[in-house]
Amino acid sequence: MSSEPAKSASSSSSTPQEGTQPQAVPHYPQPPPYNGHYPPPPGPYPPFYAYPIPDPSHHDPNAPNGAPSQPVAPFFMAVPPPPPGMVYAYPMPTAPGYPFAAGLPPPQPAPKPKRKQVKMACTNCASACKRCDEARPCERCVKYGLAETCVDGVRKERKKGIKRGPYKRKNRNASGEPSNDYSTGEGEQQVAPPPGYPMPPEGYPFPFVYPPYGYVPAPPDGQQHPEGSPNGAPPPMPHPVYPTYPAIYPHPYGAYPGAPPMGYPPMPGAPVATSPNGNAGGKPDSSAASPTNGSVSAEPSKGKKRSRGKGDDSSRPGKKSRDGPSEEQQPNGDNGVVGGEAAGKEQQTQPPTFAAHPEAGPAAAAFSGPEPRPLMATM
DNA sequence: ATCCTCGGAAACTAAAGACT
DNA sequence: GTCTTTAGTTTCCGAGGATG
Repeated sequence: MSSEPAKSASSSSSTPQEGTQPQAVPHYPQPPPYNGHYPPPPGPYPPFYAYPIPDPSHHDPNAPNGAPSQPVAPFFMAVPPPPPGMVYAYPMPTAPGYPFAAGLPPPQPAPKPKRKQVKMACTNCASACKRCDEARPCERCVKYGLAETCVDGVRKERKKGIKRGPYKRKNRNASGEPSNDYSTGEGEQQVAPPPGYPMPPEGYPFPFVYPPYGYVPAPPDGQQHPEGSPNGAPPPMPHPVYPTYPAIYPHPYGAYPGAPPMGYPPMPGAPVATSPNGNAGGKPDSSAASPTNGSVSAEPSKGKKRSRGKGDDSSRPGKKSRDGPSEEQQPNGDNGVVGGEAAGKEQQTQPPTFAAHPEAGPAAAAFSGPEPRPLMATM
């Protein structure tokens, strides 16, 4: 999967929405009530909220023949461009009913729960490679009438005296506390949020996005920005003195660090985004939308070939033999475990796309909706 | 549709090495 | 001594064939 989203923003101009003109959103009304999907964004900037945009690529299948079908809810483009001077702090909703804008990565499924194993499987289950339980006889043995022979196997004693090379210490941060790494890519460097900004909450599938340089929150509803500010943009405000932090975290849905998307007034004083490590967009590699190994894409074991034949009772060739007292099996432990892991990773390494520019990514391109409405359903 | 087999990834865990 | 890393060993998921 996920070979598609690859083109996301960079190819935004070729999304189905091509040609539609983003509509300027001068000032956002009261944000919709937060209904519990995500905690309210941290920090002093205004809450993230999105507007439902009809997805022109989806039409009412029940429309009478020939009749011009209308886009139907809830098939909306999920996330329009953020308001001026604002970047998404949270990932887009993943609730059912929210398909995703063309070219955008699909929602991340909840991470697969870790597999739990019993301490010791009974001999029957072990030889059948099936799930066992603590009970004796175990459930499976009972089911198949093997209760009589349902007994614990015996663990082989571990080899001793095997010398190892020097250990490579994993670098842990100075403070000793676990690094709060929300990046999805492997071996990626965690980029610290600007001073004063919180880390993303645990469990967020996508990286955070922090306010761009020069961002100033909109005035309270109903109020006007003071006169004289260009494009109606507010002058620097007293309290949120946002640090000059040009980098933002990569976000798969397009954030614009420096320049607003089409139709939005330019943000005064916003420099072109550059990440601290030089590559615009922070940490492009993998990171965003990496489905974290989840079932979704991984499939490392796909294409595995089976050459078995019912009758061949050769007991699991490459594996440790179990039934019977036999033991020996490749004493030099290259059991390929490590390699397997490595191999499994590195799928989909799409650099997250930044709409650091007017054609602010697919979302922006897709933005052609009518008057913005708060998106309540899934926020 | 269900059962069976079994490759291989994930989980577990203890030994070896590093650190205090 | 404790903590961390490494890797040996086991569990069991899940694909795919066999069977009814």
